[in-house]
Amino acid sequence: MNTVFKALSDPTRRRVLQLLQTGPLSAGDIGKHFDVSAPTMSAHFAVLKEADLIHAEKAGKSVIYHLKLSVLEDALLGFAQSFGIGEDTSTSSVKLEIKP
Amino acid sequence: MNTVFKALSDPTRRRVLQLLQTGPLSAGDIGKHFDVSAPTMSAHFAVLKEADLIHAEKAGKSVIYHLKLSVLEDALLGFAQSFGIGEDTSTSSVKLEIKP
DNA sequence: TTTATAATTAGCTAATTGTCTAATTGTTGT
DNA sequence: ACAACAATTAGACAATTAGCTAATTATAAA
Repeated sequence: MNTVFKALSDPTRRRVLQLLQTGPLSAGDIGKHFDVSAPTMSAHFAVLKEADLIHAEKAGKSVIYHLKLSVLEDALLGFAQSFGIGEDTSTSSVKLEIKP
Repeated sequence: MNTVFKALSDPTRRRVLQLLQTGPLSAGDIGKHFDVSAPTMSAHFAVLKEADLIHAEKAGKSVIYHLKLSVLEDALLGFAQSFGIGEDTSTSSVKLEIKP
């Protein structure tokens, strides 16, 4: 969990996650969106991987990165909920109902 | 928003926010929960203040810190929502209703 | 089998960060 | 006025970080 927040502390890494939100992308394709060298991007990917926020899939010459949304979700909502933010409605005085 | 995530990247600072969640506390009282020097704690408070996550109120010799929950909430949920996490139910096919 | 391409590793630097002790500021009580 | 206490600022240091270029690895294409 600490690694997740460490990973999220850098704006470039947050933007990488946002990019990946729309679907998997190769390291190179991600890099095109940023004005930094490939090795620098590679280091960012390593941090995101360490935090388990992304997953790498080898495809020929390329490496395709996938966002692990559930890990991000667990960290973010887990922390938020420890502050009563983003409450689970099932424990409150309101009930959820499917609209007609 | 970047300052918020920077602030959240340190475990000590996250724990300070958690402590403040139950109510305002003086710098000294917060410090008692941590095994670091007062100046170090002071530096952490400065980072949290810079991120607007806490607010300082002077009271005699002491400084009372208050959590600014709405700022934390906006940053956390704002970011989460950009990933479709923690969706606003009013825009989905479910409706909220007060229980009898 | 070379050659080209994608990505990472190695090695370096400058800047930032978390920590400390010592000194300073501000406030209260004697 | 002075001593005690709370907190911050000043200044130093080790560790980490984000960035770079050059070199390496791995795969695909000619």
